[in-house]
Amino acid sequence: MSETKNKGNMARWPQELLQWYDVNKRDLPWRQTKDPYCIWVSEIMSQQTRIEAMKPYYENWMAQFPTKEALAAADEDTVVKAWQGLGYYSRARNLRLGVQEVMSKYGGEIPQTRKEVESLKGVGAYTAGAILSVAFNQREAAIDGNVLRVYARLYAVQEDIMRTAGKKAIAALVEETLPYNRPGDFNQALMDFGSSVCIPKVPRCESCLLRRWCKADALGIATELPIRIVKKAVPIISVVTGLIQNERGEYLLHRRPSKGLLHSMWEFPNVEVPREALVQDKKSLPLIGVEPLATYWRNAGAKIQWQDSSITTLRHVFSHRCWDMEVYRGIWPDFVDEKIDRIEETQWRWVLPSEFTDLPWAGPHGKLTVYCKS
DNA sequence: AACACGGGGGC
DNA sequence: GCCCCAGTGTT
Repeated sequence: MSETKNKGNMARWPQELLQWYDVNKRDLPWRQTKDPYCIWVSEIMSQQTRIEAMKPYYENWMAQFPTKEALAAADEDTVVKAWQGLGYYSRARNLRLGVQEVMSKYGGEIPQTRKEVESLKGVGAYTAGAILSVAFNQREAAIDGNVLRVYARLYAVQEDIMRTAGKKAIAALVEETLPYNRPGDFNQALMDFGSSVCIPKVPRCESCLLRRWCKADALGIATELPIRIVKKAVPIISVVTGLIQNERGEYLLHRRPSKGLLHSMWEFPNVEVPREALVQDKKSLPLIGVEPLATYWRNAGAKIQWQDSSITTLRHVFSHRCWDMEVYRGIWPDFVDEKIDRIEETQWRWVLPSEFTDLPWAGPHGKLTVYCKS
């Protein structure tokens, strides 16, 4: 379809929204710049994350990795540590890979076509559109949860927005209504509007500047939209964990695998116990969590002295599972064996509490450090 | 198309 | 407590 044809049919509300944005736009750090690297970082960091939560991370990130060159040169652990607490750690890993790719494949210049930008690690359809429209002023859609919700209501889209049909319907509407002037501002205006007026549960239709154009409101179904499939219940998993200290005051830590949940992050030895498996002696279970060493321990005659009762219990909820953690204290046997000093495999380390802050902690395990004493 | 992948804030 | 957020990658 030709541009000129669309221009004539352009809806009026987008310009209305842009005017609202001029007055009401939030003052965010990355809106002070057009530096595509900064825009890129802000977009990745804000995925599935509330702006207020990520703001301080963004400031810190820019202080630590002010340029894509700095980020490309940083090692992965440093990068993941800077992401600690934000979740979805693949974002950090992929962002680093992405800028490295820009250095190696694009001569240090972030590409400006959707195809190329979208090919960068961690950059999908949404982020590509955001970078192209905000940093490079291209008329590209950036469809996220806010946009899906706003359009579902404005045009009373009844299809499930989590499904292909719903997404396609809204993508067509966005393409139709995306203004030719200030596309980047428009995309950001949709975000601000979606997070302050057209909010998820109870939209603020009384004070909505777009109410005149809202089909869902006209039909009285604004609160019913958007339609989205219900997600299934998350499995609950018992996790028995041991804080095992040796006579030097060090704690035994384990580095999680480089793939999967909380990849490459540090944790205390633990074992996941299926709900069904009722075990009498729970304190022996963390031993199973250190399977690779268990044989060696037994050969060495090691017997961890476990404290009778658990130090604490805590529940940690992820998006797709839930850990019910039970934590026990254990003392590494006080006998001399040189081999014990040689736990040098990268997955296992004896670490002093004073060094804990340097580590990227696997979620709830970071909270357990308060129970460690030097 | 379905699922894996964190954590926190709003209500 | 529940919802869901400036999504992407893998299977």
